[in-house]
Parts: sequence; C-alpha cells; structure tokens
Amino acid sequence: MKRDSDSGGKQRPSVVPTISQVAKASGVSRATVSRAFSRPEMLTKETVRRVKEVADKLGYVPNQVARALSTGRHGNVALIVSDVANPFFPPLIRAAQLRADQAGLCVFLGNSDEDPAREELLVGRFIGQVEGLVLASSRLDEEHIRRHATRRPLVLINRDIEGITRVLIDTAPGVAAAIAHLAELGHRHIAYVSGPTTSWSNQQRRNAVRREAEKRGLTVIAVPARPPSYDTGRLAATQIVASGVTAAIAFDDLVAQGLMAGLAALDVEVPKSFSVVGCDDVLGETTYPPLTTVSARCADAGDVAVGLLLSQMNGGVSGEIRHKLNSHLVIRASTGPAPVKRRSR
Amino acid sequence: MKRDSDSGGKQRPSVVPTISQVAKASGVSRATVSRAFSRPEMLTKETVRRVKEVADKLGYVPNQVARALSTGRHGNVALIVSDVANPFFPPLIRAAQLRADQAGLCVFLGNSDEDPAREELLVGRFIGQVEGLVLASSRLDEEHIRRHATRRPLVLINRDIEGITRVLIDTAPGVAAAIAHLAELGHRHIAYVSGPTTSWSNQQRRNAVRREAEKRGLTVIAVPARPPSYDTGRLAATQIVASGVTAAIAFDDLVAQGLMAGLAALDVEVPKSFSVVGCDDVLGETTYPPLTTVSARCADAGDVAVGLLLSQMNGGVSGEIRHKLNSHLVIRASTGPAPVKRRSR
DNA sequence: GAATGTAATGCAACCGGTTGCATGTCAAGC
DNA sequence: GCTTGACATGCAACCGGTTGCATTACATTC
Repeated sequence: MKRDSDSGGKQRPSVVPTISQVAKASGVSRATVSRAFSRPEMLTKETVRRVKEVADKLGYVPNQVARALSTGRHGNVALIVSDVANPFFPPLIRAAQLRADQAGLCVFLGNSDEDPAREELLVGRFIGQVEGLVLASSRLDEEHIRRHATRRPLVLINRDIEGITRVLIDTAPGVAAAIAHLAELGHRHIAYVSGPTTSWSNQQRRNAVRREAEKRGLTVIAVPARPPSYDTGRLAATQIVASGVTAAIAFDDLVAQGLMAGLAALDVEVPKSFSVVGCDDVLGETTYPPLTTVSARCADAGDVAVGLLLSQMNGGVSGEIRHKLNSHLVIRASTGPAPVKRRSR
Repeated sequence: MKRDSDSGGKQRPSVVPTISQVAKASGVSRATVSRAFSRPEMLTKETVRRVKEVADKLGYVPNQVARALSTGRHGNVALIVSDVANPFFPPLIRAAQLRADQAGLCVFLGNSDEDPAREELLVGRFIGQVEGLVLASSRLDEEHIRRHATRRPLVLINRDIEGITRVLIDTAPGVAAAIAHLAELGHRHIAYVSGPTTSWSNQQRRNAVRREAEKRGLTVIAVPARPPSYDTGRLAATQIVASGVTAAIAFDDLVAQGLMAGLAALDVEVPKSFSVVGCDDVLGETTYPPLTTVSARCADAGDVAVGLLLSQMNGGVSGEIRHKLNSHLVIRASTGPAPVKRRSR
C-alpha cells in the first residue's frame, strides 16, 4: 500500500506545486499551509513566515478551483449584457470590472446579443461557477430571472422586477429637462424617436416625454427607430422632417447621431433649422455638431450594481433594493432656437 | 460511524442536487451517473436514458468546479484587453465571445487599463481557472508573457513575440493604399498623427507611412497624439495646419475624428481644403464627414485568436503561428483632391 | 507540583465530480 | 457444458484545497 501521492513523479515535473508539496517542504501539515494562506491569524507569525517563504520559493499559488469546491466561494461573478458593441455598455463593463477587481473577484462576461435563449444558456454555464450575477438590460422573461435569483445573488440593471435588487437609470428627470430646454427655445412640436418596445428604458423615456410635453403644451409625435442604431436613426429623418416638427429627442445617442446625418443629407441644418437631443451621453463631444443629450451615467450603474451584488453576497441583505440613478441634461451644440415658423408648407 | 453523507440533511434542502443524489434516486453508482453525462457511449442506452430522466426531474447539472478539479479542464478562457472602452475592442470582444461560446467555453474578461501591473494581477487571478488566455494589445513585458505561456496556452493579439502564437492586424497594406490614394489626389505633403510609442500597431503604421511616402516622393511629418484619443487628435489640428501639409493619416479613427473636429474649429473644411484618413474602421459612417479609413477587421482578430487558442488547447499545436490579418482602404468622404497650392502663406 | 486554560498544530473527513481497475453478466465458440 | 471475451457497471482512490475536532505544548494559577 504505497500511497506516497505527494512525492509521486508526475508527468509535469516542476509546474504548479500543490499544498502537499509545500507542506512537506516546510515540515508542517497541509492544514497548516492552508491556514497560512486563508487564516494566518490562527498561526504563529513565525510559522506563517516560514510557510510563505517556502511557498514563494516553490512558486506555490493556492488553487482557486479546489478552494471553490470545498468552500463554495469561487471568487467569480458574471456580467451579462445585451450587446457589448453598443457604446452604452463598455463604460458600464469597465466600471463593473473595476469594482469587482477591488474586491478580488474575477468577472465572466456574457453577451446575449439580444437573444433570450442565448442569455439563458449563458446563465446556465455561469451559474455553477459564480457567486453572483449582474444582468444588464436582460431580455429574459420575469419567471426565468426569478428562478435564477433563488439560486444566486442577482442584480438587474435597467429592468424593474419587484423583489429583485435592481439599479435603474432614471432618465426621466433629464428628459424632462430636455423638453423644458426645447420649450424655452421656442419649439412647439417635437418628435420622440423611439427604441425597442420591450425596453424598460424606452418606456420610461417615452412616458417622460409625453408627460412633460403635455405639461408645457407641446405636441409630440412618435417615430420608431428599430432596432435603435445609427442607420435606423438616419432613415427616420425623412419622416420626421415631413411631419413638420422642429426638434427631436432620440431614444439614444446613436439614433440621434444617425438622425443628424439624415438631416444633413436633407440639407436641414442642425441646430439652425432643427434641434436634436440624444440620450445616454456615450458619445461625448465626438458628434458633429456636439450633441445635446441626457446624461445617464452608465458607468455608475455598473459600479453600483456590483457593489450591491457584493453586499448581497456577503451580508445577505434581506430587504429588496431599487436603486435609482439620476440623470441630467448636458447642453452642447445640437439644440438652438426654433426656426421662425413658415406660414405653410 | 454513521457516515451517510448522501442522505445527510443539509441546510439547503432542494437546491443544487449532487451526483450522489442522482445516483441514489436512479439506483446506480455515482460513476455511472458521471458517465451518463461525460461518456454516455460507455453505457447502455437504456441506462443513460433512465439516469438523465432522473437528473432532469431533480434539476441536476454537473458541477463545473468539481469536474475541473478532477479533470483539469475548466471550460474557461480569459481575454484581457488594454481598454474596454476603446471602440477598437468591443467588436473584438464580441467575436471572441462568440467563438468561445460555440466551443462551450466561458470567457473571463479582464481590463488592464493600459497598466502592466494590473494586467499581471489579472493574469494571476485567471490562470488558475482557465485553460487558455488571449492577451490583446498586452502591455506586459516579454519575459512575463513568456513565463505565462509556459503555464497555459496563450495567444497574443497585436503583439509580436517570437515563439508565441499571435495574430497581428497588418495595417501596412491598407496604410500603403491610403498613401497611394492621397498621392493620386495630388497631395504632396502629409502628416502622420502618431499613437503610443510602445504600441506595435503604431510602429507598424508609422513605418508603412514612411516607406510608401518615400516611394512616391511625398514628404511626411509626424505629429504626436498621446494618448490616442478624440481630444489629443483635436489638439493636434493647430500644429498640423501650421505645418502646411494638406492631408493627415491618423493612428486611429478616434484621433482622426478629433482631428476633424479641430480642423472644423479652425474653419478648415474637410475634404475641400484638407483630407483626413483614419485607421481601424471602428466608427463606420458615423463621423461627419464619413471617414476614409484603413479597415483593420478587428472583429476577425478576436475570432481567429480564440480559434488558435482552441486548437492549441486541444491538439497542442507544436509549431509557432504568426497569423496576419490583412487590411484595406475604405474610401468615404473625408478625402478629396489636394487644394490648389497658394503661392505663399 | 498538579490542575486548568489557551493557543498552535495535526488528523481525517469532506466538497462533487472522474477514472483505472475489478467484478459480474451474458452470449458466442469449441 | 465450459471457456472465453466483450461489455456494462461498481469500487475506491484521487483532484487540491478547507475545517471541525482532537491533541499537544506551554503558561498560569493556586
């Protein structure tokens, strides 16, 4: 019964030393080595020092996978977004990463490409090896989300499901400010260039436009740009110009940018003859002309979401949290006074 | 000695059934359950069917972490990029994801934020739980990269280290075409707006500009935009205009876009009085005017890199691979005939 | 000096799978 | 009818850590 699994000659000689090798080399038990790394306060300083020294020499690093198996803590979280390539997400991803990093966590990124089935598949793959999930603009139906939430701490971004922790980018105040801004500039008839009907953000924005416009006596028409993109925005220009409005507020910056391109192609000058407002503020000053937009602080959303996830993972927060992020209007150069009204068209 | 670990009442009653529970419920051994999932061809069809049925009923899913511990295959790969927020990366990330997904792999995303120390930290966290790594635009020094490559399959993007599998986006042909294009339009003096000196891409582009310009008898000046961004591009405009050149080719699209904004601010019309060429083709037609640029097919790079990683993980490809991706010029509206020369300035 | 308490370390079971080998079953071959 | 072999399944060790409990060593107190 020779069971000297430690000294056993493996095919890979020097790579990846295990806890047993460190234990043997430093003349202590595996338990002590383990504690030197995970609970050093239980040990003599001297012991910790010695073990770590040996470990260093051998190039030992605790095996995360093995650790995860026995403790159930993997040190991983998952972030699933609906479209990595949409400029709304990269800053959000970056902020989420940063926050997770600070907590020593690794992050899995999933890209659902707007497809619920894909998203479900990804969740399935991730859930076994993460301690928590963040779903940004999830396209999953409520039932699925609830089920996953029973298995793991889960935080939603821009999805409003009761009982599940969520962070919502509340663009209503910013949109309201945008309407006020346009009203002050003398615009009376405006268009809302709308996004996906299933999107929580779109519903929220459209309602805010309606409400505020009504309050100020403006008339609003809705023109779709679906899916929201530069191209659909551009294509919407004709219809919008034909409708006789003098300003438009778009579902997002990409649509707004497309719209401006469409207007330019029709020889409609922005902001001289037509004003455009975007949403999300993801393009900064890079458009021509620089876009007036509603800043949605998407980076903060990533940061906050991971923060909430962390506290849920640790403390096991009981109460439901519905975190709202404020928004505000950033005025640049795509909005200006309403053109003098022509008598007839 | 009552050691009935299987039926033992855990605190969590129904969640996450284990292989033992499935084994018991279906009246077979754990080994058989294991094989029903990982090597069904070893078992009777009937057995597989029965086990899977029971597993389904119980909601059993094999635990990835446990599996990884015993097999050493985690089913994960890591992708580290230097800046998620740079528009060059999202398409690359997306393509890499897609490819990994098809192979049933989960991907960890790391963001080094251009910081070698951070990148090293991330690699350390990932390496224990992945089967392979892709480093895009790595800022690590060669020695570190080589070391990691001995531990795990590793593929580089836009980093040229001998002996390590790498995919390089070869923009030289596209840049050469751009110079030719400008020469044909009558430009004689041009500027190269350069990026990070340590960047492989930048060196390659600058050299291509030099070489091709010399061949055609154009003169080139170099103007820095560091770090490469919209803002540094914008700021470079003054110096460029003052130098008397009639066209510029920028390190990337962002710089080019900034440059166009800077030119507009100086009342220099593009393309009438000045031509601008970008690089990477990540902005499509969204600039004003639409940017002539060198298409670098960054999405393909992600796809190819993961593909190479996979083959390295499986077959254990022996020979070194240096995969070059071609580039070509996309002509849009930011380039035009050189303005008629004024006698003096 | 014996009893008591406390701090440091070791022992061995356990996490949930995988897998080499042994065992058992059944049918074909002589 | 008994041997032989192929095939299906079970046994038990193993992956590399963690942790409850036992043990040991040492200091304190009376």
